Amino acid sequence: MSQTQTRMTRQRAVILEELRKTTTHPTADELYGKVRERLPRISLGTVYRNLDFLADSGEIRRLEAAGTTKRFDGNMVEHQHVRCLCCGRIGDIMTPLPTPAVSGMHVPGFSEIRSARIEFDGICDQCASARLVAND
Amino acid sequence: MSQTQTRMTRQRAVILEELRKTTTHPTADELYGKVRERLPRISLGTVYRNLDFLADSGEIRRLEAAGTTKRFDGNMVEHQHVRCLCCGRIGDIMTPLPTPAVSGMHVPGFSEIRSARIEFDGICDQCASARLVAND
DNA sequence: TTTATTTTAGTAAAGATTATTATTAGGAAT
DNA sequence: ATTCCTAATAATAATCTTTACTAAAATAAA
Repeated sequence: MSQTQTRMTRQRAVILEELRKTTTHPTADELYGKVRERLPRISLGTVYRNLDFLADSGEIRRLEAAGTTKRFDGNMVEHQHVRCLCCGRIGDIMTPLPTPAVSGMHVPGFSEIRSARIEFDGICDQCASARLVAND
Repeated sequence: MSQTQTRMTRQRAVILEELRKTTTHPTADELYGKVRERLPRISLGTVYRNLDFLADSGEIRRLEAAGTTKRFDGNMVEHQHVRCLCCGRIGDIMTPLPTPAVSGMHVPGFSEIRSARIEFDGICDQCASARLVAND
């Protein structure tokens, strides 16, 4: 009996609708502008909260890796990166998988595709052992 | 005569040294903490400016895609993304290249590799035509 | 040295996101 | 329909990250 209920509010519905209507991969603030045309009194915090909610419940996607704090790497040897899904920690993959070839690729809206890279997601040791104690 | 000279200052040298010494892919603020152990009077702005300088001159790497504003996507059909190197605009690649397999991968410091994805960099149409006029 | 110019420290400002709190409104149960 | 419980909202403040500004210091060349 103690499972929390979720409510489909007008705000949540409009946010979802407006996001599905566009292909521009908007930021929270850009979407706020769109949604406000229909719900002038909505607040930016509501947009942020619902985008998080919708992404967590699998109805929309967060663009991967975006929005995290900038990180730097002094190692110029070719390698790839894993990001911990839990804490954001970055690990190095020093034996990289082959990079996909982009020559000849054509994407609408883009005049040129320059390069491609593989990014990995995983769970780091620290977060994995923390989970043994406090499991979701 | 009008080419600007660059100076290897103590601050720049220490920032580069400390970044090369670690494999943690630090943020500007984390590196600031490290560098301050040796140069207590350095300012955070100097760290940011030199990280930008070093990345632009190819001595260090900026972690790809990190640090941009969060973006969202309402399209749950499997696809990949291109990011414009110039303006950050995102495009969709609806005929994705095959995703690399991660089963059996082992990375030191990580207990589990969950998934991999391919990300693309390119130049969008708007930026490409802007370049025709104002070329770097 | 003197000079010209880059770089720095310190601080302010801007931008993005999260937290707080009193109020509103979903929707289940009456 | 009405009542009631609690999730969700609006409004705002606070935090975190990054960039901009400026007078002073440092670097390299003349």
